[in-house]
Amino acid sequence: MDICQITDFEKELNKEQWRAVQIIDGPILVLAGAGSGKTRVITYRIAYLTSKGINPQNILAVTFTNKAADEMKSRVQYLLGNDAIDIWIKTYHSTCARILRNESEKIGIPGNFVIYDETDQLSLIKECLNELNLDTQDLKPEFVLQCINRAKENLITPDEYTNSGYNMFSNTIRTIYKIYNQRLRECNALDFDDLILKTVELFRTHPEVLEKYQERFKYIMVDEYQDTNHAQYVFTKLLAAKYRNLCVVGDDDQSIYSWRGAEIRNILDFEKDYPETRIIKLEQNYRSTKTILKAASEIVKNNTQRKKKVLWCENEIGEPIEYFDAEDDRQEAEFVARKILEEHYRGRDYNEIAVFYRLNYQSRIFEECFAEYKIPYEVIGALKFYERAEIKNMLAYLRVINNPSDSVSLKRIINLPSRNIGKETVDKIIKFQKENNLTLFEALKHVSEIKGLTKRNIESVQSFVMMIEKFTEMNKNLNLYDLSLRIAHETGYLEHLRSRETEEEINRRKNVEELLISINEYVKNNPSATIQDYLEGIALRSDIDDWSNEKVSLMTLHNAKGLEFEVVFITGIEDRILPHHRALEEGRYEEERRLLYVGITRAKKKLYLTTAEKRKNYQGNHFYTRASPFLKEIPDELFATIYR
DNA sequence: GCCCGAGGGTTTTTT
DNA sequence: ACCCTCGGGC
Repeated sequence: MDICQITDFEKELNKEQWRAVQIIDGPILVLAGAGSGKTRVITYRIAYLTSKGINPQNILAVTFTNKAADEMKSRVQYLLGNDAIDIWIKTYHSTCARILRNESEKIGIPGNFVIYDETDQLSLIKECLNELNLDTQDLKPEFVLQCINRAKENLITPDEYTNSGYNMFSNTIRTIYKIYNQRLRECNALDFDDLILKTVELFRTHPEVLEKYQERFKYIMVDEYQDTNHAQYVFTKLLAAKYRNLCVVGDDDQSIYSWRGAEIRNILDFEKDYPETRIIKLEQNYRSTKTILKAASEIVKNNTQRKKKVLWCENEIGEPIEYFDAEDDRQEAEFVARKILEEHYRGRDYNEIAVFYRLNYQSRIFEECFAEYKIPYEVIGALKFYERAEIKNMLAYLRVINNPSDSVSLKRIINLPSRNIGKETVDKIIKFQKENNLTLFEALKHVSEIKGLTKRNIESVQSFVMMIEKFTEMNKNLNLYDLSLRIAHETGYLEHLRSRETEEEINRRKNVEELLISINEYVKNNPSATIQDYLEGIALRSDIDDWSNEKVSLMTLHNAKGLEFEVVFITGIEDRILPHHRALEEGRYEEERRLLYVGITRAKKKLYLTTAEKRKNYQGNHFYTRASPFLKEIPDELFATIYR
C-alpha cells in the first residue's frame, strides 16, 4: 500500500470520517447517522490500518448480516487487493462458529457439530414438549423457543432461569430448556445463540484460548453496534479487553432488533465501559435529498429515548414525496406498479427501485401484480430458500451422512419418501434408544433386537440404514455434487416429488434442481471443501444471494437496513401494521417509528408512501385500516399532493 | 400399523 | 399459504 493512495483516501473522506479512520489505538465510538458514510469509514479504516504496517491477520470486522459482510469484503478487496484475504470480515455468528470449529473440544463439544436453524430448534422443542407430556395448546412451541433464545442471548443457563416476571410458566420452561440443551448435545448440534454463548463460555473457562484470540485480533471493529445483544456484547468485551483497540459504529436511531435481544444500552453506555473512549459523530448525510432527510428527521425526533443528533446534507432539495391512499391493497399494488413503470420509462433501472413493507405476507399481492405488469422483481429474504421443506429434506440427508448423531435431521428423512417406517415404529425405536442410552442412528442399527416390530418394519429400517451407510462410504470417494445427485435419485426423493403434477410439486422439484446446481457451483469454487464446510456455509446464510441485476427489490423494512436505493416505496403505513399491534402490546412503539425512519433513509432521490383503506389478511379476509400516526409527523409541505 | 387426504387453527420483524 | 390431527382404506 503506497502513501499516495492513502492521501487520496483523505480527499475522499470528510473531516470527521478522516478522524475516525486515523485513530488507530484505543476505543472509539462512531455515532453514524443514516447515510453518513459508515461503511466507508470502516473499510477505509481497515485499509489505513494495513497501510500503517498492521498485519491484516490482526484485524477483525464484525457485522450482523451476510449481506453487510459481503459488501464490506468486496469494498476492502477493492482498496487492498490480495492483502484483504487474511482479514476476518464476518457476522458474529460465523466468527464464533469459526472459533468453535477449532476450539470447541476444549469445552466438550466435538468439532464437527452441526448448526440448527429455527426450524430444527422448533422440531426439537416439540419433541421435548411431547416427552414431558405437555399440551402444545397451553404452551406453544414458538413461545418456548422465544424464551429459550432470550435466555441464551442473555447468557442465562437453565439452572439460572427463574421467573422473569412476565412468564407464569417459568418452572416448566426451565425444565424444557434443560432437556432441550441435553438433546442438542446428543445431536451434536448448536443453535444460533449457542454459537455466541459457547464461545463466551470457552473464553471464560480457558484464559489461554482467550489470550490467543486477543493476540490474534488486536484491532476489532463492530458495525451496527446498536443491535448487539448481551452475549455479543460480552464476547466483544472479552476479546477487546487486552488491547482495547475497539472501534464500534452504530446509530441508536436505527435500533430495530430489541425483540431479538438487542440492547440499545450497549451503544448508549459504551463510554462507561471504556472511559477513554473518543467519540466521533458523523452527521453529514450523503445519500438523500433534503426533502427525504427532513421527513426522516421530523419522524425520528418524536422519539424520547435517543442521543440528540442533527443530520444535515448539501444535496439538492429534490422531488417532493408522493403519497397515495389506495382503496385496497390491490389498488395499492397497482399504483406502485404503474409508478415503477413510469420511473423505468424515464430511465431508472429496475434495480435502483425497492418496495418495503412491514410484514412478509404483504409481498404476495405485489408479486401477483408485478407479474401481470411484467415488472421483474425479486423478493429478498422472505421465504428463505434453505428453509423450504424440500431443501431441508435434501440437506437432511447430507447432514445425517456428515453427523449421524443429528437426530432431528434423521427423523426428517427416515420415512421420506415413505418406506414403511411410520410413527409407531419410530416411537418404539426411540424407546429402545433411551433405554439403552444410544443415539437414534445406533438404535436403528440394532433394530432386530427391538420387541414388537414386524418383520416388514425391521427390513425397512435395515435397508434404510444400509442406504445411509452406502452414502457415507460414497462420501469418501465422490465429490459433494455427485453424492448429492445420487442421494436425490437413489433415495427416491426426486421420484417422490414427481408423483403428482401440481404446480406446487413442480416448484419443489425446481427448487431441488436449483439446490443441486448451487452445490455444483460450490464444488467448483471450493474443490477441497467437505460436507461440513458446505453445511456451515448455508446454515449461516439464509438466502441464495444473487440478487442484483435489473430487478425491483421487495423486502421487509427489517431487511432494508444497510441498503440504499434511488427510489423507495414504503407501503402499508397503517395503524396496527406499522406500528404493528404486537409491537404495541409489547411496548415497542418507538422502535416501530425507527423502522419507518430506517425505511425512509434508504431512499436517495425519490420517496413514495402508500396506505390502503381495506386490506386482506393472510387468510384472505378483509379488514379496514386507518393511516399510521407516524404519517402525520411528516410536514405537509414535503408532499406533492395531499390525499389525506 | 402405514399412508394419504380432508379440515381446522395460525403468521411480526431474523442471524 | 402451511402445519397438525384425525379417520378411512389398505
